[in-house]
Amino acid sequence: MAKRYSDLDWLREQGYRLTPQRLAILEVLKQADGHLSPTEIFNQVVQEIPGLTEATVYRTLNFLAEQGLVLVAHLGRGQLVYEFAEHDHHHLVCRNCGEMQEIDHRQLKQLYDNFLDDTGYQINTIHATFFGFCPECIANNRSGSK
Amino acid sequence: MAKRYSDLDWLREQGYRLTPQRLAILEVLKQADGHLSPTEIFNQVVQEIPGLTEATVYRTLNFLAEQGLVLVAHLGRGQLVYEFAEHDHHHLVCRNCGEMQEIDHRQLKQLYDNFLDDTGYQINTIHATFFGFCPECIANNRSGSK
DNA sequence: ATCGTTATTGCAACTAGTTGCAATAACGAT
DNA sequence: ATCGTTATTGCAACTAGTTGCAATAACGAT
Ligand SMILES: [Mn+2]
Ligand SMILES: [Mn+2]
Ligand SMILES: [Zn+2]
Ligand SMILES: [Zn+2]
Repeated sequence: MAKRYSDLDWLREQGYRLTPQRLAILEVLKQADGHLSPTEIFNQVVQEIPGLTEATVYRTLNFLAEQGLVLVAHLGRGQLVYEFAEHDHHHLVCRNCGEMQEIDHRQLKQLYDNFLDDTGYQINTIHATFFGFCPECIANNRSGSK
Repeated sequence: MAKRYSDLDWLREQGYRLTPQRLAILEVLKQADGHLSPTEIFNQVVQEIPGLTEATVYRTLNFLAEQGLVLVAHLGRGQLVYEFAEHDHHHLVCRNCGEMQEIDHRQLKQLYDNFLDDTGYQINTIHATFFGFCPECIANNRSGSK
């Protein structure tokens, strides 16, 4: 998480290159409020970098995710979504209405500790998605028709 | 989980149809030991049902997963994998070597209860994947070169 | 056993994401 | 400021998965 000075300088020191494509994609994610799909990101960034291709967007997002600068998720929509990595969190998603609730990573601390004790696996998934039903849909279902 | 008599009769009562395609795909998963990709499933089932298409395999797997008869997972390989739903479990996967450890669903009971208390979300994800490092890779890393 | 309704299939075209390869361009060293 | 090395890009072809539509075939009712 906490990295020396700038993440960008750190990347360069690793031998990675700070290309305009990478910087622009990261910038879009930094500005965005929520999760963005590769297509949404492409559509924004291609304005600034006309030659940009989707392949580069996909590759860059994979790269940034590996480096821990962005978080990925399957939220049950068709596409993956990406988000600038600020605070560690996970999501609860309603299978019925798609409503989403964020939960702090610390809620999983105990579980991950148990995993380590029980199996020796050091788990570090920082942006998981759990599916189920939101309070509203549960309430509607109890009274409602179906 | 526990459904009256046969899952198959139950499906039929819901108005779903027991097509040879569905039965064969489910049978392959029932026989299989572990997780299978749609391609692996297709290659097996197309032997019995020559006209079978990939589209039907994908649709059938989605259907069986929705009905709770099979479990899906993103295990970090390229493709999704499917498995006949016997017992509720989750997976720990090593980011380094791909080694996998199964954990019982009951380990997440407490977490899901907390989700319900804190947010009202009734989570029922039964086959999640958590990524991290396996004991071997942790050991090798501590002593090893990199 | 036959028939009508309609869920499901195959087909074909599509969206989503990956990959090998040659050309480009970061960036450290001069 | 110029140059060499090599990480990264764009391109094009590919794999993975989805979807609308007309034809088919499950299956309940007769
Ligand atoms: Mn998020
Ligand atoms: Mn499994
Ligand atoms: Zn809901
Ligand atoms: Zn490992």
